Amino acid sequence: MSNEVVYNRIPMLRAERGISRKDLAAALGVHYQTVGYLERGEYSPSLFLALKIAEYFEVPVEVVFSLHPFARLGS
Amino acid sequence: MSNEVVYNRIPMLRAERGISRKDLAAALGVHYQTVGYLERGEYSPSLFLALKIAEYFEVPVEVVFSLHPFARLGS
DNA sequence: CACGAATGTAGTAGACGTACTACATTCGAC
DNA sequence: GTCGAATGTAGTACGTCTACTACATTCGTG
Repeated sequence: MSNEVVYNRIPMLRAERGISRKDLAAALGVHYQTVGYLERGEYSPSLFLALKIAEYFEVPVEVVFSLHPFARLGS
Repeated sequence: MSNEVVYNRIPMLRAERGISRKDLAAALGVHYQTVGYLERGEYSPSLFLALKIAEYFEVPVEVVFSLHPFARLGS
C-alpha cells in the first residue's frame, strides 16, 4: 500500500503510566525491541498488536493510533 | 505472534450500506480480493487499512474489529 | 569511577499482508 | 438459456512486521 503512515501515542501513554518499554512489551507479549520500533515510528503494528495495546491502556484504538497527526498537549 | 485472530464485521457493515466488495475495495484503495480475504477471515488487515475501513464506515475501530467474537444480532 | 536500567542502532530470518491474474460458481435479469 | 455482477479459490511475488541477538549510548546512583 502507499503512504502507510500511522501516528501513535504509545510513548505518551507509557510515560503517563510510568512503565518501561520492557514492561510494556512483556505485558503485550512481544519483543521489547518491537515496542521501540513502534515508538520511533519505524513501522506501524499489526491490527492484532494495535488492539492489544489499546486494550492494555484501556482506551479506544483511536486514542493511541491515528491516520492523522495528534495535536500537541498545549491545545 | 501467537493466536493472532481478529474478528471483524466488514460483511455486516458492507451489507448495511448495500455496497459491493469491489466498491468498498475501490473506496479504500486496495485490491478487491483483499477485501474478500478479510471478510473470509483468511487474515487480518494492517492497522493502516483497519483505520481506513473504520474511517470509511464512520465508526470506531472497535465496532469493526475485535479480539473477541462479536455477539449475534439477536441480543 | 563502576554499575545497572532504559533506550537506540544494526543485522538476519521467517511469517503475514497486499497486489495481481486467472478461472470457477452462484444468481438475478433479460 | 445467456449474460453480467458478485463472490470464492488458486498461485506467485514482494514488502512489512516481528523475533531475536548483540552492542552502543545516556543517565542516575553507590
